[in-house]
Amino acid sequence: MRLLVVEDETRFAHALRRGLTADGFTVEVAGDGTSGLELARDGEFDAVLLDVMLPGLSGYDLVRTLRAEQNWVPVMMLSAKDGEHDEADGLDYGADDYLTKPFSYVVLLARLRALLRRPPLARPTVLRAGDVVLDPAERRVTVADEPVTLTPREYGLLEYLLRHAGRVVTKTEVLDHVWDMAADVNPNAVEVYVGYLRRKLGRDLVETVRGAGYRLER
Amino acid sequence: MRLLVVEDETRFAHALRRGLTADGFTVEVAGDGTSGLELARDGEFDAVLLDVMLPGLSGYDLVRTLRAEQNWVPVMMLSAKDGEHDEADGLDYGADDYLTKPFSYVVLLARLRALLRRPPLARPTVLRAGDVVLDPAERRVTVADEPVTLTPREYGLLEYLLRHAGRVVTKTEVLDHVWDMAADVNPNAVEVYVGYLRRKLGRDLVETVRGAGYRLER
DNA sequence: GACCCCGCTGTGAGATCGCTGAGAGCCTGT
DNA sequence: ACAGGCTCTCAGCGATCTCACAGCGGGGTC
Repeated sequence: MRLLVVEDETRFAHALRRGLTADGFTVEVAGDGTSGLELARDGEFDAVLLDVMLPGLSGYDLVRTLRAEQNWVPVMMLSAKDGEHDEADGLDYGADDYLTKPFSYVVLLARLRALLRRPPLARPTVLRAGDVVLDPAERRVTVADEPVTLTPREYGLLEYLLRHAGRVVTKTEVLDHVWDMAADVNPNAVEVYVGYLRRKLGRDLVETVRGAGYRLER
Repeated sequence: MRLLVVEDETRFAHALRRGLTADGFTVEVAGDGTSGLELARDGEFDAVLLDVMLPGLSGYDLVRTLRAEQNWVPVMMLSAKDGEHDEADGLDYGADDYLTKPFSYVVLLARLRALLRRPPLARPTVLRAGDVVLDPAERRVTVADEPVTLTPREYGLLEYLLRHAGRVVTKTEVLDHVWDMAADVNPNAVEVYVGYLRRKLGRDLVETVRGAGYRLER
């Protein structure tokens, strides 16, 4: 089993490596977030132990980036209890488990083995079309990895189009699902918001099918 | 089991509701096509009983719209035998069963139960003729795997021809089904649009049967 | 071969559809 | 009260689509 440890305190990192190696793991250490991300991307590890506080790229950013890239390698986050960050944050950003320093090596080992046993669970999917990525869990949208801010209506429309990517959706259908059911809204509003999305996300994200509706290519 | 009855004759609708309720179903009634569609979309029904002749939106249009939206709720169509429409039409447009008025309540109940027992089948709803493929769910047409863009009228005509592939369809028949019912259109318009289809999809897709109409080889 | 329909197609006028800028109304936070 | 953001309507325009018309050509019949 190959493990990646991303940790900048070298003493701690080496202690971890010594212990885990003795227990039969192959361990690689990265000293900062950026190199940790690169190593993790290679996909050669069965799990990643990840410190939250890191130079370069924080542990949160690292795991979020991995998940955005559809990389579901098991990640255990390690953090000092400093009140700033808490367990929920780590899990929200896509970590699988979370351990607060100080912790005993035995506990770490037990949780790690549990993590590796766990079946690769169905991940909260991100919706994607071309270089546009929408993460419903985080309500976040990026285009070519650049974050984009959308108003609630724009976001709702985009999510609906993404969830029905590949087929044509009519304007009435969109109004029924994205706008409040009872809303008495001019279908032109849909055209207007498609226009907004195109401006923010790219001219040819949404295809117009004249006389029928819109289609977002899968 | 929740049923949706879409029927504009209130006497008939209420008789149906009374009977079905007595037999243990929960019944909701919609009086026109548009509201029927909205209710059916919510996906809270186990089956839909659908009259063909409806104000607002015909039963055919309703079931076609549902299917285009990937909604596979079991649909049983009910229609008066008036010669205008026939069973094949209803089934072509995606209904699961078809009952001609007048029918006995016992028969309805038996067919309905059969419908509900039937496993929710995956629909292979692409229409095909030669190397032309039309996917109603995605509203997409390809010829030899190359996507082709069709105007609404062209698309409607092609869909109709494909759904009646193998037999000759007359121009009046096409006008009645593809053009708006009330439309007062010169039959030459059909010739014009067949011409458009031939240009876009291949010279010999549609066979002309002089004096009778057109046939699309299955 | 001559004739007559019927269907095909190029042309173009009018209708329709979708896109966009402008701005009004509303809500929220300061 | 005010500013700023969000939602949505409206009107104008440009592009596309629809369809009538008329001339042409090919098939069938005599």
